[in-house]
Amino acid sequence: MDKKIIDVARAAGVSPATVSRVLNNRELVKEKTREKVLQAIRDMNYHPNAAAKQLRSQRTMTIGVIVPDINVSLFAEIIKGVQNKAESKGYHVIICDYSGRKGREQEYFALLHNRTVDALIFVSPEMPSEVLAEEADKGFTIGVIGRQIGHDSIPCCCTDNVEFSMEVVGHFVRQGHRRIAFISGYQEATDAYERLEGYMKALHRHGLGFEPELIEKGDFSEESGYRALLRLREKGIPFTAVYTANDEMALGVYKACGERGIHIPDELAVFGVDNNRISRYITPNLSSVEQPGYLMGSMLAEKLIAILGEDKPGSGGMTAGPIEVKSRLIIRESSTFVRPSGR
Amino acid sequence: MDKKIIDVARAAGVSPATVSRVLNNRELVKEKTREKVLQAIRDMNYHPNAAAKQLRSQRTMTIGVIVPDINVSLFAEIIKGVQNKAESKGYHVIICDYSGRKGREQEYFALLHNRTVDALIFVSPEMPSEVLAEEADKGFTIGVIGRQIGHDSIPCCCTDNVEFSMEVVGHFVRQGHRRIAFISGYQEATDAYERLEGYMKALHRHGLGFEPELIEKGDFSEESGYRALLRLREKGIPFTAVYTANDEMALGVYKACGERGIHIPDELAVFGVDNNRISRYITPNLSSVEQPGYLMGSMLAEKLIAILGEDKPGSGGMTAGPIEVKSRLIIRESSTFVRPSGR
DNA sequence: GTGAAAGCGCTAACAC
DNA sequence: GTGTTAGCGCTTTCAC
Repeated sequence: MDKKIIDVARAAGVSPATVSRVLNNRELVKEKTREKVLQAIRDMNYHPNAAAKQLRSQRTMTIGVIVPDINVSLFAEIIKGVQNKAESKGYHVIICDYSGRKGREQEYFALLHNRTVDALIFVSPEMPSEVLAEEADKGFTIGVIGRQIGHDSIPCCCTDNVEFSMEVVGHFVRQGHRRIAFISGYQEATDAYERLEGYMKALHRHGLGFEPELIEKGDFSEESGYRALLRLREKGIPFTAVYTANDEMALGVYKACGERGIHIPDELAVFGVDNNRISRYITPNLSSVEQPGYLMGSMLAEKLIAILGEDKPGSGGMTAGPIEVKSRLIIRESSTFVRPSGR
Repeated sequence: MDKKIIDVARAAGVSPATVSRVLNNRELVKEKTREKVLQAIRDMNYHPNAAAKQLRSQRTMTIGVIVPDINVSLFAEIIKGVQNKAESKGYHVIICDYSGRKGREQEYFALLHNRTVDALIFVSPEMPSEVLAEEADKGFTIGVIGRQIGHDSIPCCCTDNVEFSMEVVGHFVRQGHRRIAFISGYQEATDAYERLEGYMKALHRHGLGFEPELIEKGDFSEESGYRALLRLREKGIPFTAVYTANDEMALGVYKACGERGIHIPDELAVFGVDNNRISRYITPNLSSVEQPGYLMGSMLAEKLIAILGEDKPGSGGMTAGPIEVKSRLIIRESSTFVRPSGR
């Protein structure tokens, strides 16, 4: 079978303990000894057995990330951020995609209970906050992206949903819009809620009355955006701009407008969120809010790794204030009037 | 600390060995005993320690997947396919994205040597075949997606690149095209090579002469497609259709055509590969070849798990013939003439 | 059908 | 600075 630490020890003429010390750059080992050991390791192409190491040290040096769908750009970026930071600190990353399988996310807690991972990052809006809090109380290290959990030992990383939503509405207002519709995401998602909040706050700030008829519920899917826009139109009330809680729903709006012959942005201005890559290629280009996924992943991973590095992980130590990252509006054709000159 | 198997054993009034047998549905355990044990497990919310299990059983029940970029739809789909199959067989999946870091993929072999994974799937075109073969010879279980390695114990899963490329050219010919250009991917990728091969074979079959001037090299990036099209134009030779080895490069072609005022598909027909989601949204819609990523991931994972299940993994047992999956042409606007009626 | 006991390969006290 | 040794929690012969 494979070489073990004792083999290296014998080859280098030292004890296994010394080899272990060299492997983990522990304490002081005489330079000469260290080199002998390193040479032996190289000579026999030795690789320490991860399972044994984990069993003994009670740490897996692995972080799990639970996402709804890795084939969604924002989630992929978050994962990359986590992965990059984790790797730089000597951690591995296990990704769990629970696509479609309702309730399935919770099964992934098993990873934590099995001690397969040292920490778990949830990017899943569906996971109930109480369940997360409960697990954190048991002493497990958990982090969340995309919403805030009111719990001391659960670090969260979110974007400034309220902020940028207000900016989107402000942008519309500057373009001369007064009647601005909103298509929301599903209720459970804090993101969706906060974007609605920003929308309403902005209306107030700009002295525009809030009209419930201008708000329609969606569920972040293209299809739901399509249907929401049709419902808005059926009401017969006027509106010249629509803010959708994500780009997918904006694509649905495009589809509806295409079918109904509504011209974007002249007849209807559109603004989405996520800066999906499609935004740049669709005609007219879709204005959107860029979400710093990579940054969020990276920052949260850093925070979690810091927590894991504490003496008493979970109890005491640093508290986990929410990390809020700034988003950026990307203004494209869909939200700017393009009146042909000479009209 | 956590509960251990001995705690469950005591609670159920049996030995740890029996608990272990129940946990792994081994041999016959008396129904009554089994239930007592299961009850105890539930009562104390016991979760077996993965590291201990791995150390003892010498298996991690984990498969690694190495991809260039999880934020590319095709790779994400492959991963999902692997993950789904793996999970159904009780395996975990570790994903490694080596984006941008040249040569970095090789470091991931450490996972294999550390016994962190039982098998490793390479979706990385850059990884040299010889290195893969070498590792396989050492007895490691390896699989490859997207190209074939001439090695008995390395299962490969590829699409029918030559086939579908011929179909694309055939489609162009049926549309009346005689001068069809080709923009290839980078040389190292077998995919790119085979697509070129299919293109040439089809030209031959349709009695069209092969003209080297109609072929330009790209590297699968949008930018390279853009430049390749401009180079083709600069030559001053006529062509009415272009087949790009992937959709990204087709997007570059769109950009170049936009700038030069070349109308798609009337003046130039375009066909890509991958069926990137953008294809459906860009104007005009891009014709493309759908690659069954999910299926490839799933099939290869199944094969590898079967190999791992053999008595003597690596030596003897089933041989690893290449698995070829069928792709499907999705014909959209970019490759169909749309002559306004009455012209 | 079930139990006792010997490790899997490593790390971390504790000696020296 | 380095060696000795006792486990980490589980599975797996081998008895019974």
